[in-house]
Amino acid sequence: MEDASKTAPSPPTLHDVAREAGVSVATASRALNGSARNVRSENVRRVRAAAAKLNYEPHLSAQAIAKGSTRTVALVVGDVADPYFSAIAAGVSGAAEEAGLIVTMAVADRSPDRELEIVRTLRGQRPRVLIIAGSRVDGTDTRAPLIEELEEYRTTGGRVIMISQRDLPFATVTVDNHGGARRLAHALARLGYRRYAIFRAPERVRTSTDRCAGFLAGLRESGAGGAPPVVVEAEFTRSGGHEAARRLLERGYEDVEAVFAVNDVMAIGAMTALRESGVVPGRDLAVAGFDDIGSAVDVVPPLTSVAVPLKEAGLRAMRLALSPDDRAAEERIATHVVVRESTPVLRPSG
Amino acid sequence: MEDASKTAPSPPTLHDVAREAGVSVATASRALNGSARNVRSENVRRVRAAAAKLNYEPHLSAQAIAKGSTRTVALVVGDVADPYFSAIAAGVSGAAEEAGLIVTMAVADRSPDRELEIVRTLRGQRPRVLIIAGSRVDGTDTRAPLIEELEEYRTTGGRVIMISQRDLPFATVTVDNHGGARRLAHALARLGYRRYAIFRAPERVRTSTDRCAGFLAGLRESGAGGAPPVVVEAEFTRSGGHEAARRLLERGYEDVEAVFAVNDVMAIGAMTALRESGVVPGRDLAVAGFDDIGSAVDVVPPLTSVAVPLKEAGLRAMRLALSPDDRAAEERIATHVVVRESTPVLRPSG
DNA sequence: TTGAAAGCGCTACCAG
DNA sequence: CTGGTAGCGCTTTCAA
Repeated sequence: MEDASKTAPSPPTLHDVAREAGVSVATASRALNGSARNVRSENVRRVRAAAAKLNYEPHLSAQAIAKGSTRTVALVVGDVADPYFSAIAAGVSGAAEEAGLIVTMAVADRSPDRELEIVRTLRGQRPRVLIIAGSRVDGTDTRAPLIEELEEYRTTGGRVIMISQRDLPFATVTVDNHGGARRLAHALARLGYRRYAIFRAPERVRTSTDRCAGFLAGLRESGAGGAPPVVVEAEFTRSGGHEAARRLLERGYEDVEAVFAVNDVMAIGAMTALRESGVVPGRDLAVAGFDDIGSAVDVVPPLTSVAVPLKEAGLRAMRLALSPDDRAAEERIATHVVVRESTPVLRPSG
Repeated sequence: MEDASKTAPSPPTLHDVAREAGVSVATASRALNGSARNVRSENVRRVRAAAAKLNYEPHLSAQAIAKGSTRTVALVVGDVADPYFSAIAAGVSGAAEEAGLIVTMAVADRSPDRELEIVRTLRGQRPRVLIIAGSRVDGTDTRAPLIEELEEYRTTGGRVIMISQRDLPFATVTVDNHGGARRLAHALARLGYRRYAIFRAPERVRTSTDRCAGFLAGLRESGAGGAPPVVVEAEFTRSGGHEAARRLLERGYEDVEAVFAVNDVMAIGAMTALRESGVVPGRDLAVAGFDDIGSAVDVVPPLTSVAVPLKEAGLRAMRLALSPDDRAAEERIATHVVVRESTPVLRPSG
């Protein structure tokens, strides 16, 4: 008769399965997981049957501690609700599940301090892989401690992968922000635009800064000797873009033909703000963004942007992590310009 | 002299910390985590210092197995890249981090089979809480096994929370789909609309079906004796909406004044499809959606929708999970109609 | 207030 | 091929 204890029953253990199957735990373990082949097939059957009957599920923590390694990949994102990050998360999660890994996700709220804190506690999980997605931010005092933390993690067998820019000495999936913005500038110049406004995030947000620099470089190369662009600084979010547009309208936009917002959510927020003030995007003022998020084709007019295969970036990050190659590799994600109606031909090219 | 072993160094353990601090592991454990107060403060200091010096981070798996419980909450979503789910994920993750819990995320690809499989393997993590977000799907043969799996999980101390509709015997955060759609129908009727098309997902997707039913009920109550709505069935995604609109156009839409799409991504996809065919949404054909996702205000015309506080749903789910109350509670998330320009006044009300 | 030691569930080594 | 058993890193009695 079973000991009908009154305490909360606990899930069946390998012992239970072994007993049920009439074999030792060792055999049960081998049959279910370990080096499978060294078990008489009869016993494999019995163990499997017992496991199924008891609805046994191995205790991952126990396995982790016994084997000395987990099957976990930890993902740090700036903000899940932002399509930029959720696309990356989708890629990572897809590749991870394919590889039989479990994803744990932490949200850093775009704060470098929070990011550091998260990385620290994440180490407690002893994840196989640690993927950090999110723009590097210059001039914070968390840079050094973060590097130290990650360095140590790597020393003890972990794999670090960054997604964004190559700023820290770890394997990185970089997005070609500079090149994409540069080519966008060329494309706009070809359409006849000469005078620009740029909606950018604060200087220290690297992604924004890289895109700006690329855009400016592209402008110079196009020989558009026009006045330097009007620069409006705001948050790296939809509402940041909205606000930037309002500020531009306040100032007056007679001297600008096109706005380059450093990401699509800003561009979309800006378009809405323009429209709210009776300025028709694409007709009265051209707008271009960056990222080519899904909704770029659903706004009006459809948004010219620079496509960044974010989901693929997530996939590649996982693949990089799983590759045997140990060193701080760099994997470059190409970007390409997608011209849509938000930047119509302004001056027919000669 | 340290044993400079050649194998990959492993992270410091509690033993290392104890040795460094000159106390026993037991004391070190108590100082760092356990019942803190029974340690001489001098020793607490020493242990803390040692831990900091070694950059010690407790091995969560080891703690889990020693304590017999984890600090993990497992979240199952249909698709992270969909704003519906990423909003929920944001809510869950926010509340979890606040409670010091770690979130592990799995993506079911909207497949009930995958969902079941995930739940099964997730049990191996022994999470404290298991949150399943995603529409219930009728008529699958996974329902019974899913219930069994979850039941067992609960028996062994886990908390199950569903987000969507109350279909399974577990605590649920339900979204008032029926009521919201019903009130949307009232609102549209008040604006003068009489003849509708409905873009819905297949019958078995409960969320879609509930919204349809609510909408139809609202129509009846409004006494709009018009012809029954034209129903177009498509996928529950943006491209489903796009396709539904195309099919409606093919068929001809002279007899419909407004489209109700059962979610915003469908509605937005539909608007784009309409526009691609030269049909101006809001002028030639009104469109309304459901969920009030962020981009509803950024499309043109801004989309009439039913607001569902998804992030809050995630928060509430976590809160429910953490509440002592054990039984299958139900927490209702209210929804409310937001009328925007995609459904302008059609017939001035009398 | 402390330390020794017995586990937690599982794997892997070592004998048979 | 199989079973016994020594850990894995940590918590938690139990005595001291």
